Amino acid sequence: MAEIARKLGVSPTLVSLVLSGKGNQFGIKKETQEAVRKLAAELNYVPNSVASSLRTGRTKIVGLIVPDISNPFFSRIARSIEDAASSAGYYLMVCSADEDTARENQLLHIIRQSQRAAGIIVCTAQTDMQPFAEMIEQNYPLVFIDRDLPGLNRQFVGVNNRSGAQKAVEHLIAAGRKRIGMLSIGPSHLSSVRDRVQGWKEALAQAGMADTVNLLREVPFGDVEKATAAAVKELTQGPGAVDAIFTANNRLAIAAINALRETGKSIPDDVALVSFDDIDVFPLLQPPLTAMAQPAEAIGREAAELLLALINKTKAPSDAHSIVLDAELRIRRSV
Amino acid sequence: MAEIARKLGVSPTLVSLVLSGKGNQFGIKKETQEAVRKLAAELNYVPNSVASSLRTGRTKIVGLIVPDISNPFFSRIARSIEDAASSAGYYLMVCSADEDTARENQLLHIIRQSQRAAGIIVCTAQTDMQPFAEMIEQNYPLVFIDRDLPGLNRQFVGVNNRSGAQKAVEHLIAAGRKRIGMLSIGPSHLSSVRDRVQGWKEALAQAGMADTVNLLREVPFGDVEKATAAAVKELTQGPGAVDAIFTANNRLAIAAINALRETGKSIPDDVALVSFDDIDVFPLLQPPLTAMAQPAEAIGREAAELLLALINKTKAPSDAHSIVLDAELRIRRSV
DNA sequence: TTGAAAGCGCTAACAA
DNA sequence: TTGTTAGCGCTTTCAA
Repeated sequence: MAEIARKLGVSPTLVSLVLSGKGNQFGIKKETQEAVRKLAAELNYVPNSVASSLRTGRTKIVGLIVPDISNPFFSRIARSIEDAASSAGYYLMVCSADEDTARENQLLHIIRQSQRAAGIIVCTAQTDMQPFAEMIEQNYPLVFIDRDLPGLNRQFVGVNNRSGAQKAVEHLIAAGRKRIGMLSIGPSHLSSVRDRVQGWKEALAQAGMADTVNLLREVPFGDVEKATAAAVKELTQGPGAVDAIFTANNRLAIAAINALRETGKSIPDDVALVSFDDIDVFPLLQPPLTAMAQPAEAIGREAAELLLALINKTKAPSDAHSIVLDAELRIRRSV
Repeated sequence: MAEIARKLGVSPTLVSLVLSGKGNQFGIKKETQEAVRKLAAELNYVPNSVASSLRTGRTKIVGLIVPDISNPFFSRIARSIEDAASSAGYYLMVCSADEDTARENQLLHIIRQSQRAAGIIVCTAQTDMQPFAEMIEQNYPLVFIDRDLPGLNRQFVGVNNRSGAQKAVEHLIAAGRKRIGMLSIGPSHLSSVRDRVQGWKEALAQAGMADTVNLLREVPFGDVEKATAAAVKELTQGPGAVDAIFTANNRLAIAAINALRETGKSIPDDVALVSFDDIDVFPLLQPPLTAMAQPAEAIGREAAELLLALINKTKAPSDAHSIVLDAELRIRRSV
C-alpha cells in the first residue's frame, strides 16, 4: 500500500480509503480514485488481511465446528455455508470435534479468543449450556445447526426431527406394519436424536400402538456396526419380532441393511426399513431405500445468512430465533 | 497480555517469552515462569493470533482448494489434513473452486497475498503452470494433491492412476471379458483422468486387445447423468456391444449402474463393471461393486506433512518431490 | 534475568 | 479534497 501511495504521491490513508470503497463517501476526486485503483490492479495489490483485522478487530472468517467434516451431511452443509459466506467476502475455517465435548469447548474458546473467526456455526456434541451462554451474553456471533440447545437464548437452524420421524413412521403404519422397531444412537442427549425418538413414539401412540415402545434399541457411538447387528438380530427373532425398522440416521440404516442380509431377512417382505437422513446411494440399493431427506444445503445457507447478519449487527443479537426446515419423505421401495 | 504483565509487575516481553515457550532459552527464573503461566491460565488468556501473525508474518492456517468439499473423496482428504494440521497447531481453511480455473486462480492469489494461509494444498482444475510456477519460485509453500502438473518443480501427493487403472482392467480381462469399454470425464487434461485412460489402454494393448480402444466414451462434467445414459446405451447395443465397463470415478459408476438397469442389462452377467474410486456404499449394492479404492486419508496426511515441512523449512523448497500411493483393488461381485 | 522500544500494515480520528 | 498521527497486540532486538 505504501508503494502505491509513494508512486502516486498521495498518502496511504487515501489509498486505503479508495480501495476499501470509501472514496466517494470521503469526496475523493474521481481521477485520483481511478489512478489508485489502476495502479493497485497493475501491481496485483491485495490488502494484508492480517493487518486490517488487527486494526479493525474484525476478521473475514467464519468458523464451522462439526463432529466430522468427512460425514456427507456435514460436508454438504459446509459447502453451502462456504458459498453463502464467500459471496460476502468471507472464508470458511472447518474444525472436526469428533463428538468430543472437551475438544469442542477448546475449539470454541480458542477460535473466539484468538480472534480467528468473526463468528461460529456449531453442531454441538454437548448439552452443557454454560460455555455457550457466556459467548452469547457477550454478543459473540454464534449459530447452532442440526442439534439445538433450546434453553438458550440462541440462533438455531435445523430440521423438524420430531414431525419428520412421525411422518416416516406413519408411512410404515399406513403400509400395514404392526411392530415397528427403532434403532437409535444412544444413550443420547442430542436434541436431534431425542426428537426423532419422540416422533417415533408419538406416531405409535396415535396409532394405538403405544405398547410397542419397548422396540427401541440404542446403539453406542463407538461401535455402530457390531451393536446394530446384535440389535437387529434381537428385534427380528422370536414371537415378538418386528415387521419394520426405523433408523435414526444413515449410518444406522447401512448397518441395519447389512445385519438384515446376514440374518437372511428380506426387505421389505420380512422387515420394512426407513432411514432418517437420505444419502445419494440409497436409491441405488435393492430395494431402493425409503428415507427422510434433510435439506443440508438450505441448512447451511440459512445458518450462514443468520451468522452474517449477527456479525454485521443487522440482527439484534439478543432475540432468540429458530429456523426449522422440513425433512422430506422420499418413498422408494423398502416399505 | 498487558494485564498479566501489569498484575505480575513484569514486562509484556517477559510474558510473551514465557508463553511462547522461550522462557528457558532466555533464562527466565522458574518461579517467574510458573507465575506467568498460572495467571494466564486463570485469566483464560489466549494470544491474539492476528497480532502475532502481523508481527511474525506467519499465520497458523493451512489453505485447501478443491473442486468441491461436498464430494466425499475431498471431504475425507480434508478431514485427514485437518487432523495432521491441528496436531501442529494449524487450522484448516477450505475453498471449493468448482472446477473453475478463474475462480481457482483468484483464490490462490488472494489467499497468498492477503496472508490468509501459511501454505496451500490444491487439487487443481487447470493445466496452466504459470500461476503456480510463480508461487513456487517465490518459495510459497504449495502441495498438489490428486491432480499433478508434472512439468513443474512441485510437491505432489496422489495415487498411481495409471497402474491402478491397469490393475482394474487386468482383473476384467482375467475374468474373460473381451470388449471392455471405458467411461471417462472429458475431454480432460487432468492428470488423474488422463492417467486412468492411459492405464486402461495399456492393459488392453498388453492383452492384445488394442483394437478396442475405440470403446472409450467421454462424458462432459456438467451433464454426467444424461450423457452417461446415452454412452452406456450406445456401448451396450448392437453387434460390437461391450461385455464390461470401467469407469473413471464413482459418479460415473453410479450413473452407469442406473443406465444399465434402465436398459435391462444385468451386472455382471451382461456387463461387468469396475469403478475407479471406491465409496462406502459400493459394498451394499446388488451386486456389490468391484472398485479401486483410493487412500484418501493417507493422501491428506502426507500432503499436510509435506506442506508443514515446507512451511517450517525443514524441507528445501526447491527439490521437486512426488508421493505416489497405490490404489487397492477391492474385488466384489460386479465382475 | 529482565525491560524498553520499535514496528509488522493497516485504518480511523482529527487536522489542514 | 487530502494528509498527519496514533495505535491495534504482539514479538524481537538491543540494552541493562
